[in-house]
Amino acid sequence: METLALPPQATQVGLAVDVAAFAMHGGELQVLLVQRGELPHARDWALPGGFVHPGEDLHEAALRELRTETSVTLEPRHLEQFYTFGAPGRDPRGRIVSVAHLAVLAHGTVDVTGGGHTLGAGWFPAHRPPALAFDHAAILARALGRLRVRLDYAHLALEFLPDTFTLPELQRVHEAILDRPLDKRNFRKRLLAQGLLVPSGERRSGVGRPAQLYRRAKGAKAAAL
Amino acid sequence: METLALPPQATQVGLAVDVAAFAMHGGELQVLLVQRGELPHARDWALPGGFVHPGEDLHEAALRELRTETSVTLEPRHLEQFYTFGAPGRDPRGRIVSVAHLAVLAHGTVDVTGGGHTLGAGWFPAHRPPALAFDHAAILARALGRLRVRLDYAHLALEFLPDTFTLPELQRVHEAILDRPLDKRNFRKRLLAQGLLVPSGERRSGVGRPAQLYRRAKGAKAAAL
DNA sequence: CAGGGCAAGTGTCTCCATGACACGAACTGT
DNA sequence: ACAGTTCGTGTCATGGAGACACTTGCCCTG
Repeated sequence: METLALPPQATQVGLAVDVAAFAMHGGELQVLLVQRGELPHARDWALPGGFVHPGEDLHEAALRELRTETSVTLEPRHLEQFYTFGAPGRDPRGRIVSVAHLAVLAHGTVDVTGGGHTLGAGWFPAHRPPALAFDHAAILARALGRLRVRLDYAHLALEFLPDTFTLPELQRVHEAILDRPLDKRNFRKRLLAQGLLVPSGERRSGVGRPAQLYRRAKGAKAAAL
Repeated sequence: METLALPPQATQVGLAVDVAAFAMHGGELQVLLVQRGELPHARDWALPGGFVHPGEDLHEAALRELRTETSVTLEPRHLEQFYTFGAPGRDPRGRIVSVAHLAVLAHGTVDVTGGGHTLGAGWFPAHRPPALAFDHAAILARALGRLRVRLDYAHLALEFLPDTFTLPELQRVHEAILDRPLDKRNFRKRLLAQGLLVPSGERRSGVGRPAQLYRRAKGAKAAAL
């Protein structure tokens, strides 16, 4: 291919990624936030994110920001771009366009300590977040909508759980994302009918009758939109 | 708000929009393409698009490019962003990120003559396009997928038609987008059950029995994803 | 070790949406 | 008036979704 200069009318903008990363803790859907250490919006909570490096893919950039800003070392179970926010006034530093990503972290991803330019990181209830910097409240709202759509559609709920899990646990993931209760029998019927789950051993849950453990069937992956 | 400089690590990239604009002509789904007049890819067909101006919203930029590159003066009936393409090597001129948009143009938008830096513009069968510049074949493929999803979901088919239309015409829009035939009786049943269509006068279509004309019901708009 | 507490697990019925399927009705042009 | 062409219509079978209550199995306490 030819090597050519950018034409003069090519507006140069700052290119950023922001990541709405979700996980289940304590039966609730939580979102990962960082406390900003720099202006603008210093000390405010925000979605982890930052500028894309030269030569770096958008996907890679989202992964890197997730890792460096939150000390999350695990690979996210799911990561996809879902919307690009580019309104002229959205960042006081100038024209910055942010490609927003949705991430799902496996169960057990609890310890987050912050890093990079942040003062810290933490989990917050996804449906009732604190005040957020920039337009991150709008980004989070749209991420939740996307998560809900993906639920039925791409079996995303399984990504929130460890390799082996019980049906009531899986049901709680669905309920947390949809933010409404589901009927136990109908839920089991529907999920088992899809043939994605295979039973294994058994386990006790402290109180009550022990629940059957399941594992995801081998040949089970879903298509992207 | 504060006014601050961009931090040094903020990669500057060229910000572009590309538009996959669809319309129905001759019972087929068509996509609007322009013939490039400049390097790279001079004389190749491409989706209309170009660089976002400073201070311009992404949505506005998509509208402007559609108008100036194709002499389409009509407001599109639908315009939404659907994916952002930002792989480092996608444009030989440097790092250029393109926010791809999906547009639906009303029936009757036929005369396109090109403009701006193009050699011309024209309609092409959306499911069998010619070879395209850059990664525009991938953009078009994803646009078609999105169009299919939006069909059931946001009543997008109506936007392809004039204010008043017949049910067979509407069915042809669905068939063109889904690229498969539909059963006439089931289609009518389903669409009329939604209560979005109201009948009006009648009209003859040259040959065959005249078809009932419909208009969209007043209080009918759908939500975005 | 008996009984209470607690969560897991299970089946039926109804309702609605979808898809398969064939013929008569209304108009045009020759 | 006849042929050609397109519009318009109903039934049945099937499958998925949602409402709904009781029994099972384990733990803990007395």
